[in-house]
Amino acid sequence: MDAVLTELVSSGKITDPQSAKGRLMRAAAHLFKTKGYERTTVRELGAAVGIQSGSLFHHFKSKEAILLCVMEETIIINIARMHEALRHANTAEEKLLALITCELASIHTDTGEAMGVLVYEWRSLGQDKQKYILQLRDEYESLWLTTIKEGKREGLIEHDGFILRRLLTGAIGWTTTWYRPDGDITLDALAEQTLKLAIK
Amino acid sequence: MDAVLTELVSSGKITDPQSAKGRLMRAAAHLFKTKGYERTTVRELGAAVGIQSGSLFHHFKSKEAILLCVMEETIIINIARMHEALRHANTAEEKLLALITCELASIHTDTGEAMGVLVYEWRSLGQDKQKYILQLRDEYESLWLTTIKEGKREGLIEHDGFILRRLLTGAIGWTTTWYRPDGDITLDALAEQTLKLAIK
DNA sequence: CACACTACCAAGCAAGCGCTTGGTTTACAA
DNA sequence: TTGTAAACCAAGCGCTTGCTTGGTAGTGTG
Repeated sequence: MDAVLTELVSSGKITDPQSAKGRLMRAAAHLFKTKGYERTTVRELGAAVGIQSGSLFHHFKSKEAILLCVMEETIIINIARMHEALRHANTAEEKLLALITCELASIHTDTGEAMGVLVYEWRSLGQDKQKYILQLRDEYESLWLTTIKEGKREGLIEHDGFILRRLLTGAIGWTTTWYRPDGDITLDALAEQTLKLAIK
Repeated sequence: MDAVLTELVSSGKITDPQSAKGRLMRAAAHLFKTKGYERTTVRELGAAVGIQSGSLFHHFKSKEAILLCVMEETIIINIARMHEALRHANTAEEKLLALITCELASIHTDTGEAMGVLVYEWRSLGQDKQKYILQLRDEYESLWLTTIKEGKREGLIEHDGFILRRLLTGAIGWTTTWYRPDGDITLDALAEQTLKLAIK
């Protein structure tokens, strides 16, 4: 467990992955990612952690609350990790590479399945919950946009900032469907290739 | 209705959009896109075209068959349109722009909602049906890969072909979430911006 | 020891689901 | 005019769903 994660757990901002609730959330992320939220039943969810379906509702007040919690904590973790990565980068190019690497890592390491859920299952949330998640996402996005603006000032980037970010979001997010960390290209190499899309 | 579509309809390869079945499929694409396949009920589907839920099963043998049909015909239409667009392009750069424009159009014009369904709802198909759709997709993808290969021969492209295509797939596909044709950037301008990702 | 609290189980309810059935209406050809 | 097939309706069956309920074992605290 990295330092960022430990800090978030001990400050109570996210659930301890070791706890019963944490294990349930990981199982939920796995099922929601592989089967989809709607096709996952509370009975499967219970079986995945070895309890009865009804017992889930001791930890969460509804199935939707599990989904929301998975999404919420995942964004929180990755915002924190991006802040940390930006601290170690100096030039705009370094920062941009750091963000790309971070986002790729969020998809392909521990929070990977939860990130997939975040992207593909947001429609299963009620409208007010969608708004809340969108709000967290805005915080995340502002980190990107300020870095891209910096890159434009340095002449590193020619594209319109908003459009570039959105194209990159798609390019990076889609890797979830094809990239395998145990294949013959490393995450860092993929990050380099992705950076090459953005800069001249 | 464009020439490509007319030809496909009259040769019996796709359903006439004017027919009862065609209207049902368009309504299904709309509902599947906006609500998701699983959250769309056969009762809603029936109501959308003004018939009882049970009457749907006169046209399709199951709800899944509707989904499959929407996906299948959408790919067929867009493969045909890409072939047509490539006929009018000469250089590799022109061809690449043609493909990008075509794919953007497929997402943001008449087949847009069905394309969204194709990307987001494939997990709702049974395994054998998934394989069939994947097979059609391979045909579509080979058009891209040969064009990119041509671009590399001409020194237009530096990226690895497979990786570039996948990054572009994501970048283009993601536009479904943010691009609005009635906004302040045209589809052609967006295509140009996207092309600029790929070439130096 | 009594009490409270957490974590769970076994059973099942109400609602909604995809789909089936038997029968009716409409269109058109013989 | 009659026969046939397509298009549809009204009703509801059988099943699964998310969730509730009433109760119990285990654990820590005064």
